[in-house]
Amino acid sequence: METRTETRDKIIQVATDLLYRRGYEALGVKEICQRAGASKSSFYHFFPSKEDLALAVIDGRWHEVRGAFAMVRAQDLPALARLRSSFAMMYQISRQTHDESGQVFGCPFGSLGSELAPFSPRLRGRIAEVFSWMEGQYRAMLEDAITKGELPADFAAETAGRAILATVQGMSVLGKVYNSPELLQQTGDALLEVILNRAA
Amino acid sequence: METRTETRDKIIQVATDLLYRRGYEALGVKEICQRAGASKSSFYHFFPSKEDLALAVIDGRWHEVRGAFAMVRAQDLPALARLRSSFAMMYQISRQTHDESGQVFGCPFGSLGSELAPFSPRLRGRIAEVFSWMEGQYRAMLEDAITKGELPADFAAETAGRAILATVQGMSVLGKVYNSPELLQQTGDALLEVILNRAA
DNA sequence: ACATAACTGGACTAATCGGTCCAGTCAAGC
DNA sequence: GCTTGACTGGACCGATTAGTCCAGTTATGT
Repeated sequence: METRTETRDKIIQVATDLLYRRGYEALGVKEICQRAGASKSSFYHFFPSKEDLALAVIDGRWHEVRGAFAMVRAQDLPALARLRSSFAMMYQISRQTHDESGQVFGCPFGSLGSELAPFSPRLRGRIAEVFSWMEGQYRAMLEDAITKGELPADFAAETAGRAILATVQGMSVLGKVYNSPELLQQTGDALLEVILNRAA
Repeated sequence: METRTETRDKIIQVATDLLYRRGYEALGVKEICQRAGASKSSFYHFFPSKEDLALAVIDGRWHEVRGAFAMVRAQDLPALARLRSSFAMMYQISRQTHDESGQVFGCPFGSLGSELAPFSPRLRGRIAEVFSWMEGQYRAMLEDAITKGELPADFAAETAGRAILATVQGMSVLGKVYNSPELLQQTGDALLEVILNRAA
């Protein structure tokens, strides 16, 4: 029943990339339209406002990330190895964007959330939902590990899940500010191992 | 020999607050001038550009933070207690801004860095310097603790110093996005204790 | 008293911002 | 064939953006 959402999809696709690289305020609707080959009327036909576009972008990213987590959790590996492989995926993305454009951009949710939290309750709220869901994903991975005996039975999976999300955000900020994928990786690995209680 | 730097100081003071609360792009030079009671000619007399003002703001913040760290490290407390008290200071600030304005704003360096890293090499570089210095501060605190026997002699202070900075940035992003000073504190404490190897 | 430099009020620019409006084109349903 | 609603090109809006310019004021050093 999907009619002509082609233009809408193209706008979201372009905006996803541009929002990641430039942030919200530094990005104009005009440029999004130009790169998407759409006119402003089309833009405002599909999205009531720039803010709503950002919301749609976040939802789209979230959908992608759901898929990525599902794939990671379906891997035939020990539970903790799956967790580490989710980190490895982030390192790879970070390295790739750095190779392509000379810059590390960190976590798209964290970057947008950090910029927009103070003045867009809607976007802040949505990103908070994503964060909450991510915590749950990490916690579930840790509980898998507990079930398989890879972690002690009294391991505090909930606290650790949140700590892992904080680690991801922290390493993203460091990677972005130092502009170093390697440092992002080192920081992430070090903290992850400490959380899993295998201090170097 | 200081002449009339009063206006300049006022601009920096106002901009420090506004940059923290609103970020870089969402903040206009006009508003800074109005709130500082200065005219645009004054602004551009003292600062070649908005970017240079941001640089001055960062330097000013850094100067303040230097003082704060010096005070913390001068406290007559066990070394690790001093480290924890530096975290407590951040919790207090986070709670205070939340009480005053209903919003957690996280770390000023991290927020600015995250927003500006992709398109202002100068600001990114300066914030990277600040980060590097902070790592050093944390490492020094940890080395104090090692010297005093509060940490084992083989404790990896350098890696842990960076991990602590990452923790600070991670908890700041979570606190900002969840808009919760309590969650910021819980996350920070949990991660700090894990790093110090007293896992809950 | 005078020169020099520091500083400022206010008008100004060119560009851009998010967003609107309308006259249309187009494809589908009847 | 006709209507309806989804969609679009392009002109347009008022507001705002960072930054400029200059004439004038104020302070400083001699």
